[in-house]
Amino acid sequence: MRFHSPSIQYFHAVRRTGSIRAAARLLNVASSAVSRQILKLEQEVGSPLFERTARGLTLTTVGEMLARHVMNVLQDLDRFRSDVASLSGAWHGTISIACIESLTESVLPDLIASHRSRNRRVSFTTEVMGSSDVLEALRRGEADIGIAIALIHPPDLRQVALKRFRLGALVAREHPLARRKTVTLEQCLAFPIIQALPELSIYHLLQPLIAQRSETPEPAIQANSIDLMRELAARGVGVAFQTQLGIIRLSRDAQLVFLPLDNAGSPVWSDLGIYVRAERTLPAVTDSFLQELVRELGERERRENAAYAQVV
Amino acid sequence: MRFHSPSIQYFHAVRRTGSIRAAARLLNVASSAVSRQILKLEQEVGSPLFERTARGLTLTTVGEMLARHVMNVLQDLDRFRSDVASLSGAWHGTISIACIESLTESVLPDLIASHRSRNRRVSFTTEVMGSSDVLEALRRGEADIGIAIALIHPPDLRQVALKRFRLGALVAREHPLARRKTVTLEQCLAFPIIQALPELSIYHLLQPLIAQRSETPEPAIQANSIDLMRELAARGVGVAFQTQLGIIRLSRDAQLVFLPLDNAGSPVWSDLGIYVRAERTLPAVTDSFLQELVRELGERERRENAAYAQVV
DNA sequence: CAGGTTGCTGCCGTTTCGGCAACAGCTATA
DNA sequence: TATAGCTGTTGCCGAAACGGCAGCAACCTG
Repeated sequence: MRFHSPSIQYFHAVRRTGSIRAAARLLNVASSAVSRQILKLEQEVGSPLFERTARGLTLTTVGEMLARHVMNVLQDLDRFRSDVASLSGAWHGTISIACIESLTESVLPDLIASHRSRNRRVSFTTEVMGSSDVLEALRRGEADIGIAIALIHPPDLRQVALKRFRLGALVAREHPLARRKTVTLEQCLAFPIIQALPELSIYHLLQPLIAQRSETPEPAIQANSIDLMRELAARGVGVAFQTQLGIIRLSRDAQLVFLPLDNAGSPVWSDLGIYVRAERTLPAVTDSFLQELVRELGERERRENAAYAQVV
Repeated sequence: MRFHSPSIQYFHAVRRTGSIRAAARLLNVASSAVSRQILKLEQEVGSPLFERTARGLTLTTVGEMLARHVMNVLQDLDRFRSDVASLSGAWHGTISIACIESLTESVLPDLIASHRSRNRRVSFTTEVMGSSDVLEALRRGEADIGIAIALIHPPDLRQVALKRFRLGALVAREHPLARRKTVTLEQCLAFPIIQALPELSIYHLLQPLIAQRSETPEPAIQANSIDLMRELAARGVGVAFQTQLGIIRLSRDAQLVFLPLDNAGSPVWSDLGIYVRAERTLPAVTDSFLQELVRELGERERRENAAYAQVV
């Protein structure tokens, strides 16, 4: 099922690899063939699509426009293929998800396992990365569904849903703060803290609050792994900060205690956005999984916020 | 700039014409070439795309899926072309509008004239039709922007905006009702009425109200032209019913009087929806005109409803 | 300067595409 | 019922497009 011009696919490969010869290797054709297709394309568009450097090729403005079109075409072709296949029953395909680390502990494995138990034909590709990388992966067409901290609203992506979870401190059971119901940032800063590096979204959520204070605390540890921060907190090294979402099971094990954070009397929220490329229609199977994801996150948002409403 | 497989374009032509030979004539190629491309396409998809009858070809289910994909591809190609051309400055293109008759009296000519005075390069194609035909024209890709009475919300179209205007009675200046500020349906039915045929959306707005009454009135005249109904009302033949939107200038000429309709004490609304094909990104130029249209209609909605709020 | 990379271009065999003419199947009309 | 006109399909063949090979100049790297 390859009824689109080779030039389309060649252009796409060249754009991704940034090199004609690399694209040729990827496509298992001669580099001359790729080169000619690109030249023909540029002639038809009437404008150069790449800037040639000694190192390879870079997109021009027109090239980026064409890249957008080509991505729309190829993604919609994917959707068509998937929908046709699911019509004939013998479906097999892949749902590709890019998300931040908070989801890996419970939300995503639960959902995928549940979906797989109902439909073995659908396979999944999940990649964990930072929030801005999630959005970039969607733009590049490397992921179908993206879950990231919602800081700014990107215009080329569609925000399918926005769920807010409380940000809180994570301490070991023996920690002096562990008996409290909620904590303030000031109370936490009296102890060694495990700070997130700027590549984690938590950094950008907490930094404005910390910057308001006159004295900036010296962090005991800086890390870029949610999991590592969690394990460090469990060993009593210090106070970690996390979204409430990622630590459900751990707090059930009572190794760790999650303390919702209060700032000037009001909760600190972490907004989780679910994103999809705007100029795109998802395959029916992917869309139904997306609906499940939104529903599940909505359910957890409701449940967890209700639980802490009781506490407060 | 034709970098898509001929099979794509051939399929599109065959779908539109419903015949291979007609498509061949349209494309200026031999019918055998078209036939072969369709056969090749069916082989690649692995399923027949058309049902062959002696009269021509009809889409199968898979064929309709491919038609959707092909339309997405071609419309997005259009957008790409338009955006590239507008980048280089020398732009010329067409904005295609399908709308109901109510718009032709003032809204659309004003907007198009205003837009043309600012940008001569953009040309327009406007086609007047019934509400359901407007939606169908969008689905078939024959129009970029559609304006229709919003009765049901079609899932494959995106409702860009929804504006509500008052439905009212239209009578000559000498008509006994002409001195009233508002009228009820009962008051109108005491006189000969000019009734819309089912192909006009007004019929579907008024029919439920009329059906509630025990005695169904005998209409003096039935018509399917907004303009004709307006002229008849001006000649004192009877009471016509129209959306307030279409008759601004006429009521200024004081040939006709527009009387907002009240039903059981509350106004009768006519919802005007602006539609675009959902699986599509509009060219920048088309999109900017769409924004103007939405703003203009919003302005009229605000102004007219405010005017009649004073009256009531 | 040498060895690697890059994109580009004749040359040539293979594949694909399109046009012509003929075929079978169907419908409408006389 | 026969005929004329329409439909899509299929050999045949020339033309165009495509892809592979080898060699070119230009550039970066060590």
